[in-house]
Amino acid sequence: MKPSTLGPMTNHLIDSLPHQDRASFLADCEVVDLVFGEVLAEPGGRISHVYFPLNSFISLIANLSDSERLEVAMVGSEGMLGMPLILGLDESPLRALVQGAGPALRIPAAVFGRHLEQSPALQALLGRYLYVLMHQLSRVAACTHFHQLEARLARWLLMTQDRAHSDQLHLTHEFLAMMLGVRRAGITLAAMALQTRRLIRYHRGDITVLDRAGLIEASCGCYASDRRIYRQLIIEAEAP
Amino acid sequence: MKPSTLGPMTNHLIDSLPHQDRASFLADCEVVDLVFGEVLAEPGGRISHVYFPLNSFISLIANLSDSERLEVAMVGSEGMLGMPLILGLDESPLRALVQGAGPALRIPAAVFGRHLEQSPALQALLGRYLYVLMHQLSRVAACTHFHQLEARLARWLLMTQDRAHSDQLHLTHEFLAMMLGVRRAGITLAAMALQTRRLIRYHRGDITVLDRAGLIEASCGCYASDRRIYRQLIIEAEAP
DNA sequence: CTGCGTGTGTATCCTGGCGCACCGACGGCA
DNA sequence: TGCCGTCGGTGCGCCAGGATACACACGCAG
Repeated sequence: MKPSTLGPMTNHLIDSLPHQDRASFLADCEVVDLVFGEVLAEPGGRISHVYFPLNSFISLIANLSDSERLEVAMVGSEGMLGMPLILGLDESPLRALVQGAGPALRIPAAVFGRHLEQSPALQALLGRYLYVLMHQLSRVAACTHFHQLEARLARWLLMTQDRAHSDQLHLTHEFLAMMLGVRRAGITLAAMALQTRRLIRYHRGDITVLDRAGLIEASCGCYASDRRIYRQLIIEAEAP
Repeated sequence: MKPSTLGPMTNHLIDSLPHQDRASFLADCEVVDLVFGEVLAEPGGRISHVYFPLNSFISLIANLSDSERLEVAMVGSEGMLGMPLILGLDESPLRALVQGAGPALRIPAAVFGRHLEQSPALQALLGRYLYVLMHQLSRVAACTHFHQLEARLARWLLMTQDRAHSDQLHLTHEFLAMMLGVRRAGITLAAMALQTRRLIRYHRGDITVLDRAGLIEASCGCYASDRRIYRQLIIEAEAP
């Protein structure tokens, strides 16, 4: 998960499959380019494809009303978009917004379903991933409620940095405000605080992470916690 | 879901199974009495049994730290406790606290797993239930963040009333404060407001819902939304 | 009938974030 | 070179809810 300019053209979930299953699965995937701002799913909408981001990433957003939006999860090369299919449903509960442009693997829902039936390894892996996601959802609820904006922002930047595979991010205050469910001016203050502490630098939407360790320090424990769960259940469970 | 003094001794998920599967499933269940305050699961702990509350109900609580606790879901006769088993994991992500004492059906994790393998109907049903739960988790995150205490309290009382199958609840302000992640004094104010509007009446921990319709009015849309999703995916999907 | 524990009302001060609004500054484009 | 759209800094009044603290009231037990 070291930042790099290009980033690996792989998806961790797919990499975790046994060789056989992986080859068969990949044969049915195609690479598509996700465009920034593209909406891959709307709440209540039908899911036509499953996406495995490579160097792109996607925000999952709960949309209570026009003014009440909150990002509740993020999917990058460590995850997949299209969870409900694992549960036998083809309906999306959330809005899926492409937040980092780039390539992703894509597979039609029906084909995905067939692979799922045939590969116990795939089932087990995605079951674990779904568990991680639920864990994160409940954590987000508490984190958003209890933690201060500055810490939440730091956490969010770290999560984004991981998924962008880069320490250069392109994010306006406006956009961050939407993701975190706060005012734009609130982001300005929090971001200034982080910049003053030399943890980040930004200029008209270009954010650079200067001090990753410091940023972790400034974030709430939720960042570390999320990663720990992912590591335990996805990375370490790989080789049982 | 009409309130009644005794409440039905059934669990809606189990009732939704095809006769055959249900009989076989019930044969492996035993009825146990859940005691108020009992902890059925700790975060990270092993799940030994699956519970299907009958007239009891259980809170799922995210526990960031001693002072940061938040109820993120509630399980009553409409649901089940032990989701992760559906995903092939036997670890609980959340604290499960018995909040309404009463009977529940219980089945050992391993036996549950066997039934799950053998019954596609059970798989499909619980898949849908898990989807509903994820939906609710993401909604709770946004609701807790955006909505005011009074509305959240109203919502919470309604949810509890449904699961208690009664319009008489036993809940101290202290307890409500913990569930909603706020101060006790905050609950006192919100509860007084609801009482002044003749929606509830309470006295030393005994709360009576006087005007259910009014309470729904006073709650945020999240109560209605949660129920709608449940109806669509569990109740209506029953007879396709 | 008295004492104590539990449950509730209330008060004061504090703070984070909101709503609204305005302005300055940078940078792409003509 | 000058315009304009995007982006970010700032100011002000406001309010929900936090922290802390105290007081009272009911009801059970002794």
